[in-house]
Amino acid sequence: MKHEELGRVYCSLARTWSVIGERWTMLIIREAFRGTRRFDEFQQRLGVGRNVLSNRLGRLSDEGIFERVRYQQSPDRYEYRLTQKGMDLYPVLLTLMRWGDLYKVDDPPVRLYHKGCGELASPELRCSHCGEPVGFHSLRAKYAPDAW
Amino acid sequence: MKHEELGRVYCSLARTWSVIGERWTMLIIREAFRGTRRFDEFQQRLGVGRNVLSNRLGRLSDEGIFERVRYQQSPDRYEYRLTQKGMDLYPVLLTLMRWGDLYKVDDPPVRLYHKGCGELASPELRCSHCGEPVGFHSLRAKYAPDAW
DNA sequence: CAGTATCCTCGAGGATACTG
DNA sequence: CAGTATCCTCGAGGATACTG
Repeated sequence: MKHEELGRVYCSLARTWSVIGERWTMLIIREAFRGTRRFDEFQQRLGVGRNVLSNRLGRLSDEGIFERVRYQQSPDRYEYRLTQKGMDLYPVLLTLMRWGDLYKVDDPPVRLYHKGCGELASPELRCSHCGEPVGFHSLRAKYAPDAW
Repeated sequence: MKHEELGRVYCSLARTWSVIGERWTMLIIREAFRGTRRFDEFQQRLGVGRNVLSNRLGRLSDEGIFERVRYQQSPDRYEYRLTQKGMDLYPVLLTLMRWGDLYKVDDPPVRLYHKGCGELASPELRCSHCGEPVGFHSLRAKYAPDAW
């Protein structure tokens, strides 16, 4: 199965993967959350090839994850801003980061503070209905008959 | 930067990505959560090449995400079970799935019910300290000086 | 069954020069 | 600056035969 074909399978995970599952994509999105918006900034901070970056920014814009916004005229210059759809990848970024915090580093390179309560935040998944923490063992998965 | 080098950068996301950021890895892990444990089951359900599967299962076992458990003697046969470290990838899987539910499919192929309250669960990230939902806008990130 | 071995293809990614 | 174009490398992945 080719990378692109993942997007046509009836599985939400596989389809998401077809969008963000290449080496640089998630790192580019991470940079965007950090505030990076312009081509050369992305290029320098990540050290990614210009052709690859160009391709990814284009594809992510087509996908609706980035919006190209003109910030200057003649010559026209554009910057890349996360859309709501892009912002909605934040939970993915966060859970990836937290697993790494737990298993891949000694000290977390990034600490998150919850503006609401002021505390060091350890975001965790909870049931939106009852508010209890949820994990694999507390959830029952029901597959559609034609799920992949 | 090569894929493997991502694991040496001081960034939890990049290091996590160096473990699970290849095309098949996350899908193999997803299958494992679904209950799949044996080589040929993985191979048939995913349609992944045997050599690739062999390589991934080996690497994920070395990494401590799978544990090889002998289930038969002469000839010895092993199956692959998620360890706690592997189970801890569930939040990643779940957030990837939910983004896909939201943007990439009409009907979610998998529905999750919370055993605790019985309701259809929409897991969301909340502050483990105060229990409030958290997102990009309600968190303040503090980077270590040598963070990538 | 659960792999290993072999051979092949293709595309992701790197390096670099060039352009408006 | 923000890209595009070109050329190259390398490795991920596919197909398939083989083994204990």
